[in-house]
Amino acid sequence: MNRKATALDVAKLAGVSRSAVSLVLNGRGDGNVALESQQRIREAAAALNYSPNKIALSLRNQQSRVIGIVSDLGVTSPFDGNIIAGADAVARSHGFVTVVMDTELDESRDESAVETLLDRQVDGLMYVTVGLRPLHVPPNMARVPSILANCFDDRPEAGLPAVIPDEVRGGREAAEHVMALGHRDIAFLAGDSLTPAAPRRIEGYRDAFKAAGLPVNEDRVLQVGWDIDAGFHGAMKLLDGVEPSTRPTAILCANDRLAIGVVLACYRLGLNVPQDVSVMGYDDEFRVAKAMVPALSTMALPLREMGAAAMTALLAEVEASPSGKNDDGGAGAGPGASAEPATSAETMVPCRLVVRDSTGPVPAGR
Amino acid sequence: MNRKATALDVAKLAGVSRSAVSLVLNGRGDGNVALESQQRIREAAAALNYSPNKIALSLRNQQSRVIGIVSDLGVTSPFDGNIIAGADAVARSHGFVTVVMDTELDESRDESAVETLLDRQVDGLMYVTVGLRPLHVPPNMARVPSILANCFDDRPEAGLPAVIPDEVRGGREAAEHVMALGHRDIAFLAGDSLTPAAPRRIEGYRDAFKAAGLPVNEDRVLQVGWDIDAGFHGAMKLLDGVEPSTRPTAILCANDRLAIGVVLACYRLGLNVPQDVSVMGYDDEFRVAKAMVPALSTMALPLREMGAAAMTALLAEVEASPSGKNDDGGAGAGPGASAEPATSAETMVPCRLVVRDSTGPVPAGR
DNA sequence: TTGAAAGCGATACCAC
DNA sequence: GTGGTATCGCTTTCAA
Repeated sequence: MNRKATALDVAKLAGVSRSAVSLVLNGRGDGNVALESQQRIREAAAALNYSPNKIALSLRNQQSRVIGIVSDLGVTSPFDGNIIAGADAVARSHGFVTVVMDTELDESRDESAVETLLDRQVDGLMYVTVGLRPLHVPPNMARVPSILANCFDDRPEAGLPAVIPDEVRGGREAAEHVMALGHRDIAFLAGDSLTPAAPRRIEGYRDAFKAAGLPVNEDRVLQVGWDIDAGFHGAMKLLDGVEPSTRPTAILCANDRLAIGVVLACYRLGLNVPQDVSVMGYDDEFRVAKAMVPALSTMALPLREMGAAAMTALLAEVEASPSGKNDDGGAGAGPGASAEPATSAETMVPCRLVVRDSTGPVPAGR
Repeated sequence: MNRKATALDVAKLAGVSRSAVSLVLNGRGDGNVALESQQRIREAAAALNYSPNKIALSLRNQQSRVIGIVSDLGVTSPFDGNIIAGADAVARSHGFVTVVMDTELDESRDESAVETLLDRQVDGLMYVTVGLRPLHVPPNMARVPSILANCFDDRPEAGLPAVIPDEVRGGREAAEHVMALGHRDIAFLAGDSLTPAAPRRIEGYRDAFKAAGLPVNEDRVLQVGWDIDAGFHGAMKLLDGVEPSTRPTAILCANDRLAIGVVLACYRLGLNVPQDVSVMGYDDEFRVAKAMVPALSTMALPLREMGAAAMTALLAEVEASPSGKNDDGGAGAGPGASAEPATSAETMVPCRLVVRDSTGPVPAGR
């Protein structure tokens, strides 16, 4: 029905050669092509609704303007999802397109995902994970400019650049927030230590106590899991059947779902939030934290910003990369020419405290 | 550092011509190439870690083996996300790759998303939406085989094929589930009517009453919104301060988040779920429904299946499409050759009842 | 059985 | 100022 117009069609219609079309449409027309021809070419292109075939362009230019993203649980989780959205927006604004391969948490698919992407000649690669975690980077990622988002290379050095949230600081600032409200008996409900996010947030929590000159009561730190039910049962352990005078006045949760469980438990026990106990989440999950009753105070994970930052850094490297221009010099790869700066930096991006209605002043007498 | 090996490199190493390499590696070697050469070629390919350049292949074969997905809120929501995941799995198993462009609910980006994808020479297009809704299909989608997932063409006929959930039946079966438990006074908490999902589910709810020969009490149907707080306030309206004997014994929610709000409200009022009131969700949202306390009975939206079904149908059309083989016959497009069957069918896929702990027998005396 | 050559669509160099 | 032509990597036909 509609074979797309090619540069040749445009040339024919305008009565010029393909080269002229190419020149004009790429802005290199002035001084090379007669103005009258330029006009005709532009009209022809418009008439034919011409746009260059990106595949041919990719082959010719030896760059696809595609960034491959491998994510461990991307499309189905709002976490990875937001990182990817942030990354994609930046990519798009640079005329790149992203293609994401989801491994659905199956590490054995890492290599083949990267391989598939590489086969498609992606110009760069990003690895993004749902939760912060060390990553055994698929070795073939090194073949193009690459970056890690929300994860970091598990080898000691020589790692890929990584963009990760400052979890320690996030944990500390969460604790400081409730401390500022007068709380002293503060519990911390974390997920398992499969991800370093939990220990790091706990570390921040400890830091806050240390900075305040207060001791940490180890009984107050519970690693329970990441879901609503874990929060519920954790809170029950902390609150059910214990004297009002000896129960924690604030409960910090390592994510918003845990916080839902905690609030559920409080209500079940006839306790009000935040009057009887303050509850804090983490993540500022979309449509959750803000919509809770009461709306959750939380530590927002800067997911989009992380994605954007990672993509910005990656694109900078891609665009500086040698394959941008055609490299003459035969096949032999001289190790002399250094193009990529040895950036093995970890970029920390801060979390953002969001105060809503689930945290309040410490109850009188505590 | 490492220019990828090309077929020519393999040919050189094996001491044969490019053509031979191509033949052998595509399984057309037997009967064309000496067995000994075949052996050498395979070894050379392995040694060089050769894999064909997909870009060149795309150009040559006039098909990219890329399916473009435009989603209205894809990567950040678990809803679209699961549809996409299901679709992607099928695509991958056919040697296709998907690239998704997210419009983030900005309809004005539809056209340009499709345009971008088309420029990249995608072989097919899928449009997926977070919630069921009529869609003003971007006209240029018609240029390649296309399909709709979770949405449908808003023009009367001649529409694209669509795969949508059977919401009416879902609503009906949800109601039937609690009716089977003895409930008669059943409320329905729905979101707004911006999506036809709400009215359709309500329609199913009415159908169930009609089938049971029971009247629908219109006061029991509340359109409140889609979030936790909406569920909370809706439930409060239904339950707070009303006689135990006149309050609904079951509350059906149009999604799981609403159900969270309802349970929160119940607990707040000292009511138990499901002993005092049964609560049902919809969607079976991952890490939510199952992890709630109590675990939510819900109507699972078959997101992955929808994505898979849509992609399967799409791929069938793509692979039957003329561009699969190179069409000789010059440039003129004869309108005679019909390839695509006039499928403007809407495929309905059923939802799945998941019974957990939030629904139970009607309280004694009701 | 093998190799040479023609495209796929676009760009850029280089003679005219 | 212009148009021919090599090239990117691959497949496929045709001739030797």
